[in-house]
Amino acid sequence: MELPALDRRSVVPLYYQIQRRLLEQIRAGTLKAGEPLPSEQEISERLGVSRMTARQALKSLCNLGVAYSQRGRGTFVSRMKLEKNFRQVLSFSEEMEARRSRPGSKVIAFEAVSAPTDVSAALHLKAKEKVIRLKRVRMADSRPMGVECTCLPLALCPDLLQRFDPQTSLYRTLSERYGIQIVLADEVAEARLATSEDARLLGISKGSPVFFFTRTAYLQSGQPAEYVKSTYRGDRYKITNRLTHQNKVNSLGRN
Amino acid sequence: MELPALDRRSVVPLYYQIQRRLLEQIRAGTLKAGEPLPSEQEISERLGVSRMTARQALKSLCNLGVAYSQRGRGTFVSRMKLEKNFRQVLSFSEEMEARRSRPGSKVIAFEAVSAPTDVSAALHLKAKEKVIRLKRVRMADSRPMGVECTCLPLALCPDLLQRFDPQTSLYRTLSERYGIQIVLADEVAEARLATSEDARLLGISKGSPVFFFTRTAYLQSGQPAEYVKSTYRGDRYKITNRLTHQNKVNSLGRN
DNA sequence: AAGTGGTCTAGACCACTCG
DNA sequence: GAGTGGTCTAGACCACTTG
Repeated sequence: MELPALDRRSVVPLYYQIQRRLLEQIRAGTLKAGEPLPSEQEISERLGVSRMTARQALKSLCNLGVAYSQRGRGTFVSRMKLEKNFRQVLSFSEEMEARRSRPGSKVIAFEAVSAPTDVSAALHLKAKEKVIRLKRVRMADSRPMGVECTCLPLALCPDLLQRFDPQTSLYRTLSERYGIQIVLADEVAEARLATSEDARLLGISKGSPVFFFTRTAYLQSGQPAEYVKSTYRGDRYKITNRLTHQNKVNSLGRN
Repeated sequence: MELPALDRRSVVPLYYQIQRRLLEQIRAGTLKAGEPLPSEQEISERLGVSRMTARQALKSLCNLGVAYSQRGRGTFVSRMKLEKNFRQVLSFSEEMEARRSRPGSKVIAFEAVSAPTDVSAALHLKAKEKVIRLKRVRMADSRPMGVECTCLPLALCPDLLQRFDPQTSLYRTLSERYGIQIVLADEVAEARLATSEDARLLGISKGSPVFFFTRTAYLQSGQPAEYVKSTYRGDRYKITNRLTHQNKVNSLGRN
């Protein structure tokens, strides 16, 4: 296993260069599922880096879920498939892109309103503070997928009503024009039957199964930035999740 | 802010002792949401540890989602609520316990069978390899919540049929008797209408909204250990998720 | 006994943010 | 310019697993 030397003049950190190489070898099949990765010691000697740096590279692979470590034994390639497409904080546009579908929207409402109590509670706003409300039917390849009603604090993006074209990606506009990065969202999903309004907007029968989502999205600081209620067609939508057994904050929680 | 000295003779790692202290202060409100945590430098000097150890403590808080770091600025307490109860890999028993409900089961089937194709595909088994099949109605406080059908490779727990009391927790038995630890699961959820069999077992009307889950659970090595199909009542069950914006393995993925 | 990962030290240089 | 987190080094001791 001959490896080219690391680029020490690069701005790319050494541990990251090492991570990418190992990832390549895993993908190429040189390192197979269940097999041990080179040990910290070995990486350290072969590539001429300190053991801490080698360790950081291996740890980053563990964080990606690509490998796992066992004390006293070694670090091994996970048998898990990589390609799986999990649920992330994605805009509808990004999600459709990932599915290789063409995203679209039909705008039903786009306005500034006083926040109802559930919205102001979720967004930590003062009573009757203004929010921007955007209600859209979301389409994939021109077929209706769901109805989405988004509320954003007006204070966060004061001139959004003027500057945003509601046919385009909201998240992209928030990021490019306001530097707003949503990194995390809490979501509650329920199984329900379509109401007559849902049915009309989505082109399904009343009483069809639907997902009902209530989602609050947060900035890195933990400040809530978006509150969304949406209804998605049960026949065209599935939720895919990867559940982990993270140690709870209450009990353990070591690294 | 007076802190007692660290216990250097303890088996508990220093970084972990520091993490717990900071966590206590966050919980107690001494450190408030949005405020900076002590810097790596400061922790290092005040507690007499190296900067790397201080850093590890802060990083572990970031991994828990309790704090976040900004280069050049500092590490801050997240504004996110801690108490939220997210979806993890939990057995039904653990999940009900977390909800303060009493778990129960009505066993419908408990047997060894040849794996159907979907099961053998999910569990990476050879064609017609044997699995243990356990079908139960799951109850919370004696009320039916869902129907669950679990398949486990027989090779993984050869005498489970004799040793397991299907009224008790399967995960607890797997852990205690076989050392099998499930650390991760991939799950697909669909919104559907109850079939007549679902309706009969769950005490609801045919055509009521239900969640339909297909779940594959994995050991740390990535080896699949369990395949479950289940149907849960839409009126008594919600899915709560925290979605993150993890960098993908394909593109970036730095720490 | 040899090899592994887990923790820890005492330094160092850098890029970044802020006043 | 002072302070911050991000990366990196060259050592060290430990607990654990395996032959």
